[in-house]
Amino acid sequence: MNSFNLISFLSSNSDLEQEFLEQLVDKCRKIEIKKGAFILQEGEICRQTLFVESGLLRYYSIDSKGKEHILQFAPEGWFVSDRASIFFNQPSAFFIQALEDTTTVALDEHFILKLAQKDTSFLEFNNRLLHNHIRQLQNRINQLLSATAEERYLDFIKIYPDILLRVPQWMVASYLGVTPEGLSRVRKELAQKHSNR
Amino acid sequence: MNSFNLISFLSSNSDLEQEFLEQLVDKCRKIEIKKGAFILQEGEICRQTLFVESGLLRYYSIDSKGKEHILQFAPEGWFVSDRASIFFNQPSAFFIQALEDTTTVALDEHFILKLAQKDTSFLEFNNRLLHNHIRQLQNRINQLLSATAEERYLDFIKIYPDILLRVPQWMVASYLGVTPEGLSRVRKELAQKHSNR
DNA sequence: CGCCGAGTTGAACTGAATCAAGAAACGTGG
DNA sequence: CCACGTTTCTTGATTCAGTTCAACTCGGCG
Repeated sequence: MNSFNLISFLSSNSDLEQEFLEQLVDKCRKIEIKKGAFILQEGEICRQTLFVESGLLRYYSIDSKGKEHILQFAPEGWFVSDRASIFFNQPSAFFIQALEDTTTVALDEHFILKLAQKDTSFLEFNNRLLHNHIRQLQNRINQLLSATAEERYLDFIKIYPDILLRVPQWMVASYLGVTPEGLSRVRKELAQKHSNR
Repeated sequence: MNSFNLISFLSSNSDLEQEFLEQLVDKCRKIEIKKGAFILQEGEICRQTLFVESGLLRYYSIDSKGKEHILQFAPEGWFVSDRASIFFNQPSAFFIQALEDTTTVALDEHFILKLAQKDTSFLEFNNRLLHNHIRQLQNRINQLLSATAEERYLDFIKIYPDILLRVPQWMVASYLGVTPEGLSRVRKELAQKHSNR
């Protein structure tokens, strides 16, 4: 089974010292989340950023008509949190739920800020995370504005082929911004095109 | 005419010292952009973040079918840049163009990073900008996933009433992700509802 | 004056949603 | 290990929001 370790992730994605990292991770809580359980619910203030070591989380909202909209999937090696809620200390509009039994490391913001002030290379690393997040969000907006359901689906399977196999199809639909029926039809059409070769 | 000054903006939105700020702004270039001119074009690497002192910029992309999609308007007091392009040193997929004669202050990334490392309260300020940006992007995605054209328009006029008056209507449509005709009809229906009271 | 970009309106069209029903897959308890 | 209910996925029929295309108006501006 897939599993990522925060220390090895950090040491291969930053210039931080091994020793430093071990101290860092010692101070963080591990949180185990059972399939179906929530670590954040609408209205709560988000208190930490989670690094997923194994398992899978979803980050989503529920709109005024009761429909769910998945903003992000977080499999092994990913971070999730409502950064806005954490930073501005405001109630979140989102849910974070485990889609599989999940092991995470929780980093609280206070701690991150303190670290960023002390350690330049941690600041640099944290900045990379933030910018990467911004890049993703920006791309997503661009895609929602310009691409059809089919194009969005093709992008999805290119970028997250593994997730496709791990979540029910209606959640992929919810991520893409189409109905389950809609996605089913998109897939059908693609299968037909595919066989015409 | 509306006009924002970077120093006064910073001194009212951060804990930075007046003296420090003046030194800071001295080192930044002022860039004047004539109406219609570009400060960033697709394929270029974005080199700086712009603070708009007066005027108005748009940040947009052009998709494979040749359609424009406006991701952001930047009036006085706002920052614009392709943060991903700056940070990761990658070609941008976006354009930044002046919709009015515009005066900006250009902050280059290297400079910002250096400052954030030295000065804790600048780091804090920069962090607030990044998180605010993330919040906006996230809200936008959420809205695109859940709201109808009419709802998006109503949100828009609530949040950016001034911009509505300063840009052609087809640009608002482009921001909302509808066609100019589509927006025209939304407005018509709203006007009718409104008169039925 | 005549042109041109912006906005509006109508008619036809289309991608995707909705509603409803059935088939397949899944999980849980007996 | 089977039986049952529940969830997921598919398919069809219908509806609807929003697009496309085309024609027309209006207001500014050379």
